[in-house]
Amino acid sequence: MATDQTPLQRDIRQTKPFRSTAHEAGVGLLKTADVHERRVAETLKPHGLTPTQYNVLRILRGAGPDGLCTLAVGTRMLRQTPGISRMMDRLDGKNWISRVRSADDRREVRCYLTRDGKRLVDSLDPVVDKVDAQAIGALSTAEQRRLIELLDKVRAGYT
Amino acid sequence: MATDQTPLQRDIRQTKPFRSTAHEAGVGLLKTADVHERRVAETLKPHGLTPTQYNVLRILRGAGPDGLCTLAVGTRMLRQTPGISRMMDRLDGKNWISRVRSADDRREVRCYLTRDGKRLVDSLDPVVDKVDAQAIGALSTAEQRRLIELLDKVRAGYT
DNA sequence: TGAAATTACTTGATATATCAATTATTGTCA
DNA sequence: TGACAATAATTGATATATCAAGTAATTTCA
Repeated sequence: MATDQTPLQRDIRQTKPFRSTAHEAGVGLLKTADVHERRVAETLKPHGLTPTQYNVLRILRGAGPDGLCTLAVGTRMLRQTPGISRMMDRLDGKNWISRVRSADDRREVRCYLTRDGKRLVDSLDPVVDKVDAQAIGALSTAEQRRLIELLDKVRAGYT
Repeated sequence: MATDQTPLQRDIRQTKPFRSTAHEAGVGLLKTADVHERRVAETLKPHGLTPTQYNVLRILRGAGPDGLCTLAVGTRMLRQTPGISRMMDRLDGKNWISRVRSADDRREVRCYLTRDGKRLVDSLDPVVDKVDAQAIGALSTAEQRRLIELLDKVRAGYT
């Protein structure tokens, strides 16, 4: 008789045990992130933007009136996004951002959140907060802190 | 004077504090998963396959000689993959899997790992184990178990 | 039965992701 | 200086992802 499955095994319908605890943690990390990101995506969808687009707009809001140049936005993103230029084209097309070639360094293109863009992100704060609260809210604050700590440690492992 | 940044703020070059602990945990989850998946992708790349493709092959290896039908593979994947049919086309094209329309239920297409496919996944076990060991190995076994538990809890929050 | 719903895919259109190669500009330093 | 390296971004080609619609085979059940 097989021993009880772990919750993760149930979630991915895996019958065989994980090869190691480290492997189970890695798989759990990817699966959980996928579930979470999809929930965020679903929430944003009716508002016409993807999590990546939302991420760019938030970064630009944080940058304030000075804006940020294209690749600098890229380094701040939650997911590495090599197609950042074209993503900016699309956001520009929707009038959520504006861009100007920098005067000091003509290689750079500075990106700014437009008034429309700001209005949009501002309006999304509560709905996104709500997703986080529902998703991560399954954990107590102490558990949330512990999770943050463990994730920090995993990322620190890559140097 | 600003207080010290958290490790996550440094990683995404964010100057402003997170709106809530839950939000920081959500962001940390997505960022860490992205970093981890990219590391896996980088490891698999020289062998000519993506994490998603590797995931399919592993699922089919686990299924054994009975194989699995297309959408059943989909439900077991780490990332939801709506384009599973076309993904199977590509894997079939590389002769890593084979497919036959099921005799019992002619709607189903059963997928099997080929000998070539099996040889490939088998050969990748050690390299993938190594990535997990390096990445997640930054945590002690007890910490890994705790992480798994917290992630389980987050996923359970979505019902 | 047999019509309607369900299931298991498949296909087409479009968006996004990835990588390599190219352009324009600036920095380095012999 | 002036050649060469480095940086910031754009572009083209291709792979993959996403969504909506369509097809064929099975179930359901009045």
